Amino acid sequence: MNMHKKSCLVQRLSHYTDLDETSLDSIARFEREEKDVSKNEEIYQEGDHNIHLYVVKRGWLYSYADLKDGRRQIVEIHHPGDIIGFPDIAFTERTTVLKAAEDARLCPFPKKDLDEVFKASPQLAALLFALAVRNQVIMIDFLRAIGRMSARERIAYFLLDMQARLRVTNKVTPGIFRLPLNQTEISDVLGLTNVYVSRSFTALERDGLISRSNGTVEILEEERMKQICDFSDRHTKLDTTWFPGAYATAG
Amino acid sequence: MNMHKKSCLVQRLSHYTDLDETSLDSIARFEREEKDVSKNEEIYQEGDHNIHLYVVKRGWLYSYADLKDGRRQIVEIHHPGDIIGFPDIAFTERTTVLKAAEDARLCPFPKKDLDEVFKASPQLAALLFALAVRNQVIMIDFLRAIGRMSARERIAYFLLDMQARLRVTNKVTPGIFRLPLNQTEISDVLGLTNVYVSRSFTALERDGLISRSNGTVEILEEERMKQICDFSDRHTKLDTTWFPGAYATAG
DNA sequence: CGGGTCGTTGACCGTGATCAAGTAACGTGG
DNA sequence: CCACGTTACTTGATCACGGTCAACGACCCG
Repeated sequence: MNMHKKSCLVQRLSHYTDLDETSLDSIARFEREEKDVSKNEEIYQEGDHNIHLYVVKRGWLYSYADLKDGRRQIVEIHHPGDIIGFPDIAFTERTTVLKAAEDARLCPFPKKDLDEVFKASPQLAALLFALAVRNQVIMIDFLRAIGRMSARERIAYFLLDMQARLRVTNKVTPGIFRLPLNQTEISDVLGLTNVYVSRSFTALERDGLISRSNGTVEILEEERMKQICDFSDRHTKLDTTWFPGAYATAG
Repeated sequence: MNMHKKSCLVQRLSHYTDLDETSLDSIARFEREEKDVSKNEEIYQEGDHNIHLYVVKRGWLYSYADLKDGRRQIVEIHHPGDIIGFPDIAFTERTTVLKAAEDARLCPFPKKDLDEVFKASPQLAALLFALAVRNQVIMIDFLRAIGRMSARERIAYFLLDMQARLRVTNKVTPGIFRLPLNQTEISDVLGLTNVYVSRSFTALERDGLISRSNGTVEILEEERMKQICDFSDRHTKLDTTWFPGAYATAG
């Protein structure tokens, strides 16, 4: 009852720059419609015609890519406040499958709405651009993890990354967070198997770096964890000095 | 003597949409300055202050990320016509190292130039945005390869990807191209070792899928290669129908 | 109580890493 | 012109990380 005066998208975007009126109007348009999806539902498939983007209001979702023989790779995890679908706007068809990791609520909006943003709201355009390219850096980090880290290091990396993401919107209890993904899903994120995810989790727990209970994880030794996987947080800071208009925090 | 009436950046960007005058002016500003770099030179380091982007005029380069213990992951390979540095514009510091794989020529331009683009040239802004998010899809494919493919499949994927990239600008002899990277570098792209890259290359050659001589590779059996790694080309087509203005090829 | 999902643990195996030696191509200086 | 160093690629032997297969227990829900 007390929330919703500020949507989580506005909240997220305001974190990076002061939004002008035009920007706020555009964002409001993004969130006109709402759609509930239930756990394990697949919202779209690879190859589907691609006309909408989605704002996540509630729940975790993820995007994955399949190989023919059943192997799959989860390539992005979507949290409340995320916009889903940017990677695909350059194409007419979906390149991944979007699946709900738990019950969730989405706001679909047509990608054609973006042309208005580019014409009328350079500030928001620049911000979305910045977020899109920031995502690329996040994927670069991720690639480094998958390509060059051991199983143990990957798990550490994964947990720290989830934590850093969640910290942007929720200022909840530090170090502890809900993880609504099963180990098979985590293995598909990290390029491992569910069995080895289990073993690595157990090992990290045995060494006192983390602890688990139910669907939540607590990071006990953040510094040691960061050392393990050479982690750097890409989520909290954003350089907005090059943004057009008077809204840049040019300091 | 005969080229340079159209820069390779204009050539590349024109491939996707008809550029208006404002866009062409902006692009011209990107290419005012030139700088030659020699093989193995590192143009910037991780952590360097980050004020420029670069247009590649000539030669191959790559961006890599290090782990403390010397392991490294090459995260992007840059060809003539590419713009280098978009991922970093959301940050004040470099997140990767840029290194020249061979002698090359770059056009540095300040990222502050982008604000003009967002204010005055919505078309170019949209195109750059589209290319940035397209890059994300390319990285998703890549992630799938690193995370879930065998060494043999990864090599196949890598060669097809290089070929698809080069085809956008150069319409040269199909199936054959120069590959100015050594096997250690390729191993750092694919998350393997130089030894196993050598073995996999030899195996592909033995099976008649490719052939090599000097620094060039020929893809003999493109279809079988594509099957091996479930390849799809992300480089030739781009959806521009949502672009602002009358320039969209809305067909 | 019975079926389903999920995590854990054990035994075994294979892909690809590691270590090391050898070869070929190339440029340099004697 | 040949000795020499360097770099790149290849090939062999061995090893280990993580995959595979399978069984089992915990929990949940009908």
